[in-house]
Amino acid sequence: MQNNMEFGKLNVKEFNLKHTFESAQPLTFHADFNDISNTLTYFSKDRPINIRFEGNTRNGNIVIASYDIGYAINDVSRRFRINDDMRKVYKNINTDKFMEEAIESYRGMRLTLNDPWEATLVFIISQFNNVKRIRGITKKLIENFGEQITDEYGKPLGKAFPSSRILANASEKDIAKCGAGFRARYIKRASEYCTHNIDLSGLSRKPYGEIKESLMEIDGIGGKVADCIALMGYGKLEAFPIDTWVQRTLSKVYFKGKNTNIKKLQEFATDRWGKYSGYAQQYLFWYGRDIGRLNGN
DNA sequence: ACCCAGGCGGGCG
DNA sequence: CGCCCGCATGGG
Repeated sequence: MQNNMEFGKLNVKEFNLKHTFESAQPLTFHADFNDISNTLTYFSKDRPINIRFEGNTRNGNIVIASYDIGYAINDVSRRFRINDDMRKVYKNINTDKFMEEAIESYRGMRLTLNDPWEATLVFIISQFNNVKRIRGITKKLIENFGEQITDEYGKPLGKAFPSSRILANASEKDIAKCGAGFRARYIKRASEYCTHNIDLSGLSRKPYGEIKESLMEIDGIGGKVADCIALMGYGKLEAFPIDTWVQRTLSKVYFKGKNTNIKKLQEFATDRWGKYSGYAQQYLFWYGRDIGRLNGN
């Protein structure tokens, strides 16, 4: 181990590390969270970053430990969207009683900004799947295909998220062995496409609509997954991914229980939450899921 | 045993 | 177009 561990601190309002970690966003599928010490560890490139939250949700500090504190503060700030003014966000998405309850239940949950490729892989895995299995498959892919990260003495620290190039060279069969099932083919093809035919990083300068359109060229990525990647891989807050839970919840809460099609719901969300739609979706998804499960559907 | 999960592509009418 | 179906796998 290096012996020059450095510490830094970021003051944050409306931040809850546990809610954010448990919200099944790409980073949280390969970070480690200790519930008791409220500590989260993840790798940025090959650098381990450790963060701990102290204080309360309304006002607290993220304490960061790293061997390169300048880099780490910048990284944490970016990934956890520390500069989002959550009071302003809440004011804009708190449009009714349901949203008020959703915000109250998950206050401090942040959207995260993830590497576009990580978001792409994770959300391809997410289709027709559940959160627990998505986490498991992602971890197995990292374990089986991620490059070993070591410290300066060669001591292994963990595995990196597998690059598209590595997965493009892997066999569909070996990918399937990670539990990916029928998605193995999508993963293989997307890995090839993202290595040779599209520049995911270059897309970040484009507007939301173009990003979504480009992503949908990839086999296995439709409208919902593209919206997830636009939101959590590119930070396009106007994206509003509609999955089964969101569709059910919106139908129930805003359309008198009448099952409403995606296109109509998409318009409804954009009209209601506009450039904060992504945050609205995040709270609506989790709270709607809780309520739905309580009612047994 | 049965049902469903942060959908998508393909085929059919 | 819109609708409907199958899809791997594992947990509840």
